[in-house]
Order: sequence, then structure tokens, then C-alpha cells
Amino acid sequence: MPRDVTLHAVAAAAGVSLATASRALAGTGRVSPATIETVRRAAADLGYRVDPIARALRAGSSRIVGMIVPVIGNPFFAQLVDAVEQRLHEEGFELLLADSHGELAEEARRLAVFGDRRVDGILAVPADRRRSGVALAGAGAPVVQVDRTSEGSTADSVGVDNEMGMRLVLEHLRERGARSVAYVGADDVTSNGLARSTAFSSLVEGMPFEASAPIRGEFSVATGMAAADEILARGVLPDAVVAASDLIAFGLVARLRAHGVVVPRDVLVTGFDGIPFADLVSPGLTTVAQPLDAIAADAIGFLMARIRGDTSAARRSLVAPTLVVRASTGPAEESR
Amino acid sequence: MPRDVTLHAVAAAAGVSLATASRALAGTGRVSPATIETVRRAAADLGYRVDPIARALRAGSSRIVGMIVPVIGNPFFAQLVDAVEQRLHEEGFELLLADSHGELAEEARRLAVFGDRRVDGILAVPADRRRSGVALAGAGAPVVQVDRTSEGSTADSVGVDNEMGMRLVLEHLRERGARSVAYVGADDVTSNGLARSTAFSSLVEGMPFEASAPIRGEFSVATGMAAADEILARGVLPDAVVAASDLIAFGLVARLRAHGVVVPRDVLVTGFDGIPFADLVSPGLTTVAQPLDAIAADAIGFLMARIRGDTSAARRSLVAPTLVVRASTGPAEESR
DNA sequence: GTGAAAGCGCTAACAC
DNA sequence: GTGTTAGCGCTTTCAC
Repeated sequence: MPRDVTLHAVAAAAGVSLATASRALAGTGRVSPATIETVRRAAADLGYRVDPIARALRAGSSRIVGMIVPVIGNPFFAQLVDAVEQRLHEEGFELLLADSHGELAEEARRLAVFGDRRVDGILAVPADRRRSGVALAGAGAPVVQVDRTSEGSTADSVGVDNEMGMRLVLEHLRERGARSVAYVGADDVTSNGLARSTAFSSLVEGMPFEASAPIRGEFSVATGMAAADEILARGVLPDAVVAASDLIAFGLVARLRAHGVVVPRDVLVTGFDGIPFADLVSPGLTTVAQPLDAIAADAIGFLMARIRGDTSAARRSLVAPTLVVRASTGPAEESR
Repeated sequence: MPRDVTLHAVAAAAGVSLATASRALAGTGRVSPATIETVRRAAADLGYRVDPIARALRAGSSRIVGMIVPVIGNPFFAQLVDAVEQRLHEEGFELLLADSHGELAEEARRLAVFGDRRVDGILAVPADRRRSGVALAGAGAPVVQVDRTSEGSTADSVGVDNEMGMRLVLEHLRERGARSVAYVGADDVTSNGLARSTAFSSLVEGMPFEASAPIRGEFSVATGMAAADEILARGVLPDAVVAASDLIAFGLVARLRAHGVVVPRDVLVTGFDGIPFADLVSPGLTTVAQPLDAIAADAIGFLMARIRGDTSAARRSLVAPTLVVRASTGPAEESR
């Protein structure tokens, strides 16, 4: 399918050379204002649009950013993609989306394709805290790690302040009068799985809480359900259960309810992420809300700087979350 | 960033010409098995990978499929993207994702970019039943409409059988003993908004139901909430409320509960789509589950055929939904 | 300030 | 069966 109207046609119509037409449209080099105007008009009249493929081949830049997430089906990541896509588009970039399904090999494969495709930059949510680094390093385009990080990677990163989030949760639970707390989180494979767990443990030590053995699985509803079973099996309910993600909390609450345990009457529950559904479930879920727009803005900002050639030391943005208090941690005083 | 290992290098290493190397790797034309082997080895040794950009420029095909959805933040579409992305990748295509945010102008702009980018095909969820058609027609690549359709478009389409879905819902409600039903759906801007409403109205006529004036808005939680207010304002609750999407149902249930109305004790509620959260809310939501994998499979199947050059008449796949019965329509007999 | 020409890396005629 | 060559549409030296 040969192109209909090429730069060649525009140049001919404007009565200038190909080179001049290119410069006039790109605004590079010295071109007389009059010529620029003529070329612009010709281009507009013909309905000319640059061919991104030809440009990419020649200039080595595709104006495409690749993004790889663990599961687009998780509303948190869907929301993140939404925020990112919008900003990217404002910057004139397109979004090539890939889903690693949390698998390292898949992630590496997809990152390699990004490289082949000459994406100008990559936004990655690393699947594996320890092993995603190599694939990221060899991606062939600037990388910004989003939400999670990978050890040993020298790429910029943007993520929520996990410790602050946990602190908000624990202080809130203390105010609500909880004395014993259980933690349900994800394993150490992801940075957030590790960081949230660590934050919980160390914070709890300095506070008047009695903590039972943490339960670790994945950032999933299934893990929340399994944890509920485990907690029930322990015989005595804690005053509160802190979940490392909203999905975990959902599974937890649903399963507890199935066993006749009522939240918040019998046990308080908190989530993490602040996905839109947290206020639709009953009881509404008290959770640590991540400012997705800020995360997306920082990530795109970092990436654009790198694409422009910035080679300064790696940056890290730790965005501050907020606590959204709902019925799952107390009497229906609802909202803050 | 000039490529490191090009086909040229492979040809040199294998001691053959560029053309032969190309043919050997692509498997086109006549090349001796021995040569093929030699070239393959050289390519593997050097770690050669075709440059998709150069290939796209030359061959006019990018091996990229563009997909445009109204809101990636809606779990239904996120799930759909997930299913599509996976299948696409198996076919060796990448996914360029765009979000129209339900706006016609945005949709047109994004579709134009897809064309410029020489995507090989487009999967579109049309934003506007009547007005998306023109942009789709001028997209410059084969289009398959997914989930929704656009009037006047001659593109293939894949979607759920709305009438069957509504029938499943209504028959179920009748069995549950409901006599009066209210409908809360989306306006006529989208094909599903129209089709589900029409299906509801015509089915209800032939059944022993008393139906109140339908409430129409968007496929959103907000619409569900507003509808709850309206229904409460009517003074007398219907036996059941049929929502045209799960999000609407969520908003409905949450708002009803806020006003002390208990589902299913005071009123039965059904949803549509079958998103994962439907079984996490309380009460679990009875809903019409869409077989996303089948939809994705059909859509990709249609698109691949078109990409291969199939020019036969437009195809339409109407996939059959299933009813998932949960607590929102009755005593906690739970599940089917 | 503008033009001519050289490719970016690949595929597909067209020769031999 | 294999090699030579001409571009795909664009940007960017390099001359003038």
C-alpha cells in the first residue's frame, strides 16, 4: 500500500526540494519564513502527514513508548495504564502495551521486542525484584521503573512510599483501638511485596501492637481468600488485618463473610492501592490510596528527560499516598 | 542508534548475498536447504533479529494491531484487552493501545494515528453508534468492531448476544417470583446501550412483568447511583432492577444500601458483563457473563483473515453469554 | 537559504 | 539457486 501523499509530493507542490520541505516542516535548519509558509500550506492542502515508519527508520526514533505491566486485568494497573496513556499522547507518543503475566521469561521476551521495535522509551513494572534487572538493562531504550523496582537496575523509578502507607494504616488502626494485627501480603518476589512486608514488621515493633505471623502469597484475591482461611484456622481473630493490596483485602473480606465473620464488627480490615472498587464493596474498604496521576506524571517526566538525552544519575520518585478511611475499619463514620 | 547486527552482516558471515540471506530467513523463494542452514546459523551466532521498522517501510506491514477502547479503567475492557493482547502476541503481533475516553473526536484522532503508523489491523470498540462509522471506514487498515458496533460500518464485528443475555436475566427473575421490574441502562449513543434497552423492553412485553419507565444514563457506577435515587424517589420499589452493566449494578446496590434498602431482601438486582468483581461484592451479583476469550478469539480470527487479504462480505459473530446466579437475586442459595 | 545525494535496513523484482 | 539493484519515505550531511 504505497503512500498517497509523500513529502516528495509536498515539495513538488510547493516548488521546493525535498530537503527544504523536510526542514520547513520540521522547523530545523535555516529556511526562510516565506518558504516555511509555502510548504506548510502545500502540506495542509494535500493533507500530508509524515510517515512515522520512514522517519523511524531514518531517525532511529519511533515516538513510541513501550509499557509492560504484570496484569492489565488488575484495576490498579489498568488505571495506571490509563493515566500513562493519556499523558503520553499529550507528549505525542503512542503506547505499545505488553502484559508479562508476572512471568520473567515473558517479560524478557516482550522487552526484547520493544528494543527491536525501536521504542524511544520503556515504562516497566518489573515482574521480579531480583531477576528483572538484566532484561531491563539490555532493553536498548531508556527505562523508567513504575510502581515496583528491580534491584541492581540503574534505571529511574517512580513508586509509592510504602513505609508511609503502612504507617498511615497502623496509626489509624491504633486510633481505632486495635491491639492485635495480622498482615497478609505478597511474597518477596516483587519489590512491593518485600517493602510492604518489611515496613509493616518494623513499624509494628515500635508500636503497641501484638502481631501474628505474617501470611504471604500474591497480590491477588485468591491470596486474600486463602489468608482468611488461615486466620480463621488460628482460632482467635486479631483485632485487625492489614492487607498489602486491595485485591487481597477483597478476597479476605469476602471469605471472612462467607464464614460468618463480620467486618468491621469482628475484625477491622485495610487495603492498599485505592482502586475504584474499594468504595463499592460493603463495607467500604479503608485503604492507602496511590496518587496515580502523580506517579504517571513523574514517570513520563523522567522518561521524556532520558529520551531527550539526559544522562544524569538515576532518579527516584517516592510519591506520598493518602489514607482513605471507610467502614471496614470502624463504625460507619464513613469518609474522613 | 545504528543497528549493530544487520542482515548485511549475516549475509557476509554466511558468505551469501543480502537477497539470499533475506530469502533464507523468510523462507520465501528458492533457496537450497544447505544455504538456509548456513544463513540460519550465521544469524543465530550473531544474534540477528530483523528490524521491524525497515521491514515495515519496505513491506508496508508493521505487524502491529491497534486497539481502541472507551475506558481501559473499566475492568470489562481491561479484561478484554488482556485476552486480546495474549492472542495477538501468539500471532506475532504487537498491540498499540489507545483510549478514546468515549469521545468521538479523540477516537477519530487515534484511529488516524493508527493509519499513519501503518498498523496491519484495528480492533475498535466504537464510541458512538451512529457517528464512529466514518472514522472507522477511513482508518486505512482492516477493522474489526468488538463489543459494540457502529451503524453503517461494513467492518466485521464480534459481540455478545444482548437479547439472549436479557432473556436469561428476565427468565431468571420470573423464576425468582419477580412481578415488577425496573431497567437501568445506558443511552442510545452506544450500540449496547440501545440493544440492551430494546431487548429488555420487547422481552418484558411478552412476559408477565410490570415494567416501570426505564432509566438511561451511561455504563458507569455514577449512573447506577443516580438511578437508585430515582427509583427510591418513585416511592414504591419494584421487585427487581435489571442493570445493563455490572458497574451500573454496583452503583445501584451501593446507593440502595446507603438508603437502607437491602438486596436481595427488598429488591433483586442483576448486572451484565460478568466482571471479576461481581462475585466479590456483597451480595454477590447475579450477572450475564460475557465469554471474553471467545470474543477475543473471534475478533482476532476475523482480523487475521482480513490481514491475510480476505475480502469476503462482513462477518458478524454473536457470542452466547451465560447467566451467573449469585445472591443478589435471591436467598443465598449461591451459585448456579 | 536551498538543493543534491546518501543512506536507515529491508524485500522483491529482475537478471543470470 | 543466487546475486544485483531499486526503492519504501524520510532526515541530514555536504555543497553551493
